[in-house]
Amino acid sequence: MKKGDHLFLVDGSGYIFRAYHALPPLNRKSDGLPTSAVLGFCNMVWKLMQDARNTSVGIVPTHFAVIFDYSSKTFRSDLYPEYKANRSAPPEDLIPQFGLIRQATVAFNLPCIEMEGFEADDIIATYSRLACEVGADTTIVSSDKDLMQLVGPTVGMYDPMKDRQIGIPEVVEKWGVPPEKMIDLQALTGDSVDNVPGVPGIGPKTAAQLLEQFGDLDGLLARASEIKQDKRRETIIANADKARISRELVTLKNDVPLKEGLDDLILHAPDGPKLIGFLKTMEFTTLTRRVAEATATEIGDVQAASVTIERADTAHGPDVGAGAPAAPRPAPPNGTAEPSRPPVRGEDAPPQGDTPSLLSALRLEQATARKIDPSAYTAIRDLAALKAWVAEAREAGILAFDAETTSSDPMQAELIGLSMAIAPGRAVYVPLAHMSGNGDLLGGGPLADQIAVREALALLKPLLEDRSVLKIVQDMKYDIVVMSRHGIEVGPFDDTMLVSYVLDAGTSGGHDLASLSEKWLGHAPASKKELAGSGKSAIGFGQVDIERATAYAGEQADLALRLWQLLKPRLAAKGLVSVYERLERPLVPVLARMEQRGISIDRQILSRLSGELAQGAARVEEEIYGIVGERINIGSPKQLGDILFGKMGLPGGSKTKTGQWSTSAQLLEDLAAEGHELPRKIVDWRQLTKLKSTYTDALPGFINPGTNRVHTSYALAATTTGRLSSSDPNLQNIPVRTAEGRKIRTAFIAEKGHKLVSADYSQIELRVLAHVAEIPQLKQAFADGADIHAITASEMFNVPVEGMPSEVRRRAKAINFGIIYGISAFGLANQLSIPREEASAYIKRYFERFPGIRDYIEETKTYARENGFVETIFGRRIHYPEIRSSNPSVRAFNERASINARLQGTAADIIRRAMVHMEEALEKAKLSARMLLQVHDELIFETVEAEVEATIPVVRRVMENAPMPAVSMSVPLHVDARAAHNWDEAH
DNA sequence: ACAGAAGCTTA
DNA sequence: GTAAGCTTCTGTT
Repeated sequence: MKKGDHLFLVDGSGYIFRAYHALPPLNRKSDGLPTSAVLGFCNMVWKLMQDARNTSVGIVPTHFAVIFDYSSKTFRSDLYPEYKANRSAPPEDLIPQFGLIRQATVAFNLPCIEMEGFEADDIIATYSRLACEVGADTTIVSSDKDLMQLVGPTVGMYDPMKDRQIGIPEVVEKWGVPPEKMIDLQALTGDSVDNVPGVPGIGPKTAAQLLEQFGDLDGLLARASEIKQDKRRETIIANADKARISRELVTLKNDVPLKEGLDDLILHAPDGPKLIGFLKTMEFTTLTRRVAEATATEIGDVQAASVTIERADTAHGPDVGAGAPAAPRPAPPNGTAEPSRPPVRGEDAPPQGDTPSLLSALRLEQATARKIDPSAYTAIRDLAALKAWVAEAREAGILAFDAETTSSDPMQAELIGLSMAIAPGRAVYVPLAHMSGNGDLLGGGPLADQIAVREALALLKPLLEDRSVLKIVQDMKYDIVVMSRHGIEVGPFDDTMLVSYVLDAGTSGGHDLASLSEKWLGHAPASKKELAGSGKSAIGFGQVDIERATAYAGEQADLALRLWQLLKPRLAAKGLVSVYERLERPLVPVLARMEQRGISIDRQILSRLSGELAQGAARVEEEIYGIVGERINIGSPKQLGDILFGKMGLPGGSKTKTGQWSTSAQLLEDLAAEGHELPRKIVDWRQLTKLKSTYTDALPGFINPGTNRVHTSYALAATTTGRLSSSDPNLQNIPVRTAEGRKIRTAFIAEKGHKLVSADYSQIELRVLAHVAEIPQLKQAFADGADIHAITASEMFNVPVEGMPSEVRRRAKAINFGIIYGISAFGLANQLSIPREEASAYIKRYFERFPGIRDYIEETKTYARENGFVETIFGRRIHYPEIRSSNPSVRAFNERASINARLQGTAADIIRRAMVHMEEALEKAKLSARMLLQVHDELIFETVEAEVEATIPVVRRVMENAPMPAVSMSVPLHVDARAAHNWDEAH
C-alpha cells in the first residue's frame, strides 16, 4: 500500500445489527429463511464496490476489508467483568444471518477479517493506523460512535444507510469535542449498551463542556474540586475510578497482531459467477440481475451456491456472530438450506402460485425498481403544463396526490400547493400560494409563476372527481375535508394508510407515510421539520421555496403511489379485501363529514363551570396548605409523596417503578377510608383541577371561529383493535361517571330548533362474547333481555336473581368485565380488593359454570400463538408478534390483549358497519338527522326537533342490524336511544 | 423545546 | 386484567 491508496474498512458486525433493525423483514421465498440483513449488507457492499469503478465519485477504494467480532470475550472482559455483560441474545431470525453475511463477504471476493480476543473495532483501529503510516487514506464504513476516536486528517467514516460522510467537523458537531477527545468523552458518559459505567449523571453535553473547561480527563480529575456545581463535583470525585476504567474500556487497541497485512486487502474485481451463485441462492432477484449486468454474466449459466445456515437452536455464546467457521452442517443436496423456522400459516408463506401472491412480488419489484430521486420532480407553474398533466393522468387512470397546506387541522388549513404522481418517479408539484420572503415579518407577497388557486382547482376538479381515475392518498380523510372546503368531492380513492392498517395492525411501526416508506422501500423521506423547522422558529409551508417544496411534496405523492402498488395486492393475497372495502374505505367520507359538521358547545356554561371549579379548587387548596403547614405544589406527585409518606409518615405507601412514592387515587382513597383527612382533599383537588384544565378551560379553544363549532379529528388507523380514536379535542373521554363531571356534558348542545340524539349499544362486548364463545346461558339471558350480571351471579353463587345483594352482582359484573379484558387473578383481586386466592377461586368457579368461555380463551391463545394474529368475526386481523415471547409476562400480556382484541375489535367492526350504513338509511327515510360523534359504542346525532321520533327507530334498526348480512349473530344486539337538548340528558 | 412519567378521563 | 388521549411536572436540551 502506498500514498494515495484508499482503504475501506467495513464494520461488519455493527452493520449486521443496524441493517437488521432498519430494514423491513424479508424471508427467502422458497423456505422462509430470514435474509433482510444479508440483503442490506450485499446491497451496501455492492454499491461501495461500484463506486470504486466510478472515478468521478470522490472516494475510490483500492483496498477493502470487512471486519467482524469474533466473540464477545475479549481482553476487556478481563479488565472489567461486567463489560457487555447485559447484552441479550440476538433475535432468533438474525442468528442464521451472521454466518450468511460472512459467506456473502467471501462471495464478494473480499477479505473477511476477525481475531480472537479482539473486537472488530480494535482491528479497524490497527488497520487505520497502518494505512496512516504509509500515507494512505482510510474510510471506515460504520456510524458507531465508538469508532469516532479514529477520525483524523486521513481517516474518515461513512454511514452507508444514511449516505453520510463523517469527518472531524461532523464529530465536533455531533459530540461537541474533536475526535481525539472522544475517548475521554465516552469515559465520562459511559455506555449503557456495552455496560461501560462512566460517571452517573454525566451525559454528552456536560462531558463536552467539562472537557472544554479542563482540557482532558486527567486534567478534569486532577482539578475536580474546582467544579462549581455541588452535586456534579461530588459525583465526579466519587466516580473517578469508574471514569478511568471506562477510558480503558473505550480506548481501541491499534496494535492487534494481524494475520493479513495491508497488501492482502487489495480490492479485486468481483468474480461474477461466484457472487451471482451466492445471490441466487439467497433469491435476491434485483441484485442478482444488477450484478449480472455489471459483470456481463448470464444468470442462467450460474448454479446456485451452497450455503451453511446457523440455526437458532444450535447457536452458542452470547455474541452469536462469533464462531464464523463454526461446524458447518452439510447443505441439502439441492443446494438450498433448510428453513430456520417453519413459515407461519398465511404470514409471508411461500407463494403457492396463486395470482395475488405473484402480483405482490411483481409490484414490489415495480415499486422499488426506479430510484427515489426527489430532484427529478418538476413544478408545474402554468396552465398549459397543468392541462398536459391532467391529460396524462386521465390516460394513466391512477393518480396519487397530496395537498400541502398551512395547518394539520383540515378545518383550518389553507391550500399551499398540490403534488401528484402517476408512476414511480413521475411526480409533479403545483405551487399555488407560496410567498416571497424568508419568514420576514410580513412574509412578503405571493410569488410569481404560480397558477391561481381558482384556475388550478377548476382544471383539477374534473380529474379529482373523475370516476375512471383512481386517486391514491396517504390519509385520505384529511384531503377529503380540505378539498371539500374548496367544493371538490374527491373520488374514487384508495388510502395507503388504511391498506397498511388492514394488513398489519399490531405489527411494530405506525401507518404514517414515513414509517411505511422506511419499512417497505427502505427509504426515509424528507421530513417537514427539515423543510420548515419546528417549534417557535417554524415557518409556514408557503414560505418554503418552491424548489425544495417540489422535492418534498413530490416525494410524498411518489411514495404513496409506490406503496399502493406494493401493498394493495397484498390485501387479496391475504384475504383482507372485504375488511378494507367494507369496514375501512367507506368510513373515510363518513368520518370526514362528521368532522366537518362538528358539534356546538355553549361557551357560557363552560366558563361558568370553570369559575366554579377554580373557586372549589382554591378552597380545597387552602385546606390542604393548612393541614400540611406549607404551600407545596399539589400537582407534583413527587412533593406530594414526600409530604404524605415522609413528613406526615402515613402508612401503606408504595413505590412506582421509578422509585417515587405512589400517590394514585386508589391508594389515597384507601388512606381516606382509614380516616386520614388529607388524602381525601387531594383526591377532591385533583378532580376539580382535572375537570378545569382538561375540559372547561381547554374546550372553548377548540371552537372553530368560522363555524362556531368544535371539530374533533378521528383517527382510523391509530388503535390495534379497529376502534377509532379522537383527538384535538378528544371527545371520547368527556366525563360521565360523576355528577360534577357530567355538568361538562350539558355544554354540548343542539342547535336552536334541534335535538341531540344519543344511541348506544347495550353490553355489546359481552354479547359478542356470548356469540363467539357460544355460551348457552348468556345467549338465553340476552334473548330474554335479562340482567346479564345478575344472571352470571345467580349461576355462579346459586342465588336467585330476585332480591340479590348488590355486592354479589357487583362481583359477577367485575368478572364479566374481567373476561373481556383477558382475566387474571391478579387483576380481578385488585379490582375487587380481595385476596388473589379468592379471585382465583371465583375464576375457577366461573369456568366450571361457563366451560365454553374457558375453551374460548384457550382456543384464542392457541390460535394467536400459531398464527401471530387473531381475527374479528368480520375477518379483521390484529397481530400479536410478541405472543411467542420467552418472557412470561410479555407473553401473558399478549394473550390477554388477543382475547380482548377479538371482542373489542368485533364490537368496533359492528359500529363501523352501522356508521357506513347510517347515512343512506336516514336519507331513504327522508330524515335530516346528521351523525356528529362516535364514542366506541355510542353514536350522537343532531336532528330537527320535529323528526326526533322518526329518527330514533331508524337509528336503532341500523345499529342493531349492523352485522347483517355479512354475519348473522346468535345474540340480539340492543340499542338504547334518547333525545334531549344537551348530551348529558340525551345519554 | 421536547420526552417520559404519573395521573385521570372515557368505552 | 383491554383499548385510547390530554395535562402537569420534571429533567434534559
